Amino acid sequence: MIGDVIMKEYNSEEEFLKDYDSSKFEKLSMTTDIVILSVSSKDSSNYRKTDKKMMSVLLVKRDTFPYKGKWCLPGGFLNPKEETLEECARRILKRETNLSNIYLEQLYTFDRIDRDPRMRIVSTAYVALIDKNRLTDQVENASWFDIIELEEKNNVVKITMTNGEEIIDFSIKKILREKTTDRYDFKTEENEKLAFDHDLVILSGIERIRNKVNYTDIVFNMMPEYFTLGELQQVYEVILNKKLLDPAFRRIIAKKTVKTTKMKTGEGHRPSYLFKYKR
Amino acid sequence: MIGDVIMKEYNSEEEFLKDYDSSKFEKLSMTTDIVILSVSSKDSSNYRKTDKKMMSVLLVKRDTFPYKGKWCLPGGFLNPKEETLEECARRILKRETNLSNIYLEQLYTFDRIDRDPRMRIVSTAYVALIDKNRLTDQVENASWFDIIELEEKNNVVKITMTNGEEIIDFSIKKILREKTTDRYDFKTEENEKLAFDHDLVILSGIERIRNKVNYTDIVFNMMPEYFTLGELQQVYEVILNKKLLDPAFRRIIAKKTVKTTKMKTGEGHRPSYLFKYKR
DNA sequence: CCAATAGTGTCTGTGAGACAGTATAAG
DNA sequence: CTTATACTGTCTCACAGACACTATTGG
Repeated sequence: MIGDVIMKEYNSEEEFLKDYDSSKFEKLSMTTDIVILSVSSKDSSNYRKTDKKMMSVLLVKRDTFPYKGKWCLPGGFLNPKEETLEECARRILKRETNLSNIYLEQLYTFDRIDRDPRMRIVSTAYVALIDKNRLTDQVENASWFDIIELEEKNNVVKITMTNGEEIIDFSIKKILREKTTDRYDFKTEENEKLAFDHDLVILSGIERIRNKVNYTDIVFNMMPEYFTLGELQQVYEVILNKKLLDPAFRRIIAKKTVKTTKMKTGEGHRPSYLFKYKR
Repeated sequence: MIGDVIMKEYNSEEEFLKDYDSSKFEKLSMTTDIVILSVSSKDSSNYRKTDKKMMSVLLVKRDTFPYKGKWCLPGGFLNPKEETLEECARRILKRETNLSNIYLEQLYTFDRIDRDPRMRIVSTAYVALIDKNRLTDQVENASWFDIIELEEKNNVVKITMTNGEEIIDFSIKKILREKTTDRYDFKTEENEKLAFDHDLVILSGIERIRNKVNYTDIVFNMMPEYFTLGELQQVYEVILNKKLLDPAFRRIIAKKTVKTTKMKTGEGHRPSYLFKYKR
């Protein structure tokens, strides 16, 4: 431990701190990157069919080196004098979405030595969940990418997303960690469009949400105040990447929702009741 | 974002990197702290009774300021030029236990601004699980503390631990986070003996293991090669902090264990078969 | 024999999976 | 009437919780 090299004897903590030379320690920069997730729907051509739901991620186009022209997660440097990592993340969230009061959780600290070509930068990633309906302003350079494909085969995950103009696809190999049966190291197999290690960060974020969706109430952070159970079920299905059975879903979700008297009509089929989240 | 102040136009990434002045960014120091958990047993006075099992944490007595004389988790500064946080953690683990090949997982990044009185230090904490039987050498200044009491009442957790000579006890308040039903901020209520925010780190580590114990195989990292089902059940009980029913436990654990022909005898009661972990 | 743990049999209730069926809007 | 979704009833099976029971050792 570098701190151990200090030999001089001090009699009080104050005395020690006064004499403390913090430059003895090698320092580095930290950033936060945020996986901002939401749910979009793609209009169906058939007037009867409901819109197809997809998860979407907010990305920013880089206009400076390194990785100029590539897409990356919203993020920024930590100001060590003034803010915590979470405050830093909320500052960036505010900048990118103009919203406060957003669900935010620390995801993981990414620290591969060569993850940034400039210098050693350690990044603590966060996941944020928002309901897209709350968004008003469009931030420059930022764009929502809908995840149109997410496939896992032989421990290789392939993700394809698009903002309507551009397509980003990448694949990541999941390597089982030693001494575990359920933890994986992620390794990029293909990634042409995303800067840094943000492909790995995005996958970590999606998996975190997927793992928590069944035993927490996080989905409701992505829902508007009133929603139908069909819509809610679709969000679960998109996150879990599989179909659910209606009766089972309704049984489980009944504890977490309240039926209102409002209805959603004009959909070309039987109208449905609107529900609210019940804590 | 501090990086945005760079105005000069570059035509290639190489050119940019060459000119890049990393001192523009405010830097800070990082450390890793490791919650090394294991299971101890306290000899029973009654020859018939089995030894009582407890979780234990490895702590180090600080011999320099700050917090001179207090106990803290094994940890150390990250060398930003040469190592990742996990490599740093393994280096410290090796130093403190003289073991490699230990179960290690990233826990959380702690970054309260005033968590270290010297300067801004962000610490990424790890949890390590070991089987105490693998330990041979005794490291100076380090000591195992058995958790003799862990009680949660009205969202206040009280933990008491001892190394046989000294008693450390502290209490932490769990405050429900906004927009969640299951996530808490930890706040120290009482803590006289532990340095930094290591009381919070220890509780986070214990809760992480508790949350994972039912859907992963992590316990086996704390077990010797051969063990009885009674011993294994006690370890689960200690981690979950509650009694389990024998038949139910045996049903579930049967999938993860193999019965051997070996037996454990001389215990003052019916001998039991020894089992091994089955992946 | 006693005390303590090892280990098993079985009933019951809960709840998810599965499938079939009824209800109701727009066009 | 058709099509699509909304919503419900009910059977089955897996499995955890609970309790009672037998087995086996050292002293």
